[in-house]
Amino acid sequence: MQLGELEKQVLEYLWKTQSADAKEVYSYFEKNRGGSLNTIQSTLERLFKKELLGRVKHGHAYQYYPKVARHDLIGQLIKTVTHDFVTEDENSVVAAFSSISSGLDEKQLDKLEAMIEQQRQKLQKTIER
Amino acid sequence: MQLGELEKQVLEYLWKTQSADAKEVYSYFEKNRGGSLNTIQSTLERLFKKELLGRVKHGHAYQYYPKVARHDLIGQLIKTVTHDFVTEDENSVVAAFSSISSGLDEKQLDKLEAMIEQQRQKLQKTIER
DNA sequence: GCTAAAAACCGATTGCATGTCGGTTTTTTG
DNA sequence: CAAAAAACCGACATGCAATCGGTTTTTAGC
Repeated sequence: MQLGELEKQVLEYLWKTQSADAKEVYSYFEKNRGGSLNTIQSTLERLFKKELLGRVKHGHAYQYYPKVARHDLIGQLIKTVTHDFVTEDENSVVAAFSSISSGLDEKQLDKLEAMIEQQRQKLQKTIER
Repeated sequence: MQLGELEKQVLEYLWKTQSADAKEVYSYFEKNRGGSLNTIQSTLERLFKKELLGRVKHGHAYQYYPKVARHDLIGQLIKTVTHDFVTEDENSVVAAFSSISSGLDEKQLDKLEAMIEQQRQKLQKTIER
């Protein structure tokens, strides 16, 4: 998976607004960065083809909406970027975490720990079955 | 930072062997994937320009060696890919962790927890000063 | 030192993905 | 059904990795 700058920004926008048609997206980006409506439309289409956005005709125009959660996509991107390296040894992912975690504060560490706890529970249930 | 497939494989190789010259790298990749010595040289040079590899003349040829640790580079790539999104809110990184952690087993969770503990200690010391 | 071989370097080409739009086709709506 | 809106198609620009031929520079042996 490979995402360009505009694609990321459009995704960001749609995560925020839930859904929008090309015109709405355009009017948001128009002021800050220029570009044409067509550019936005192409970008939406490309994201649609990549299955990162869904769309439904709503009245006259397609309403686009995110098909993946923000954290899932970020997770996916991370997996992609790490998997190219890792092949087998998933420990490098853990090692990479440690490299990132340097910037985290207490609250974030709390969250991480909670998340680990959750994951442990999931593992436990898998064993029970 | 943007890395191609061959670049990643070459890095992988150098992390394993510590250091090597173009010929050595070439002879390793030659059998499995073909390509010419020049291609390998170009790749090494590109990685050198990106400061991911260092090099010293050793006898006749440059010996290339990794200038970044594996986990640091992976961390850096992750940061890159997430930062494009995140701008401010570092919580998305945490959220992304949770998405990745789905694949982790107990041992890895243990390691993660240890890493979190370490990070907490670091924070504590920062406060004490 | 000088020359032949090895290595490094330069530059061109290809392939792929994003960004960018103009222009055409299709759809919608009054 | 015609005008307007939206969707779609295709072309071009750009950027980066992969690839390699060919030239320059460096090294080593005589």
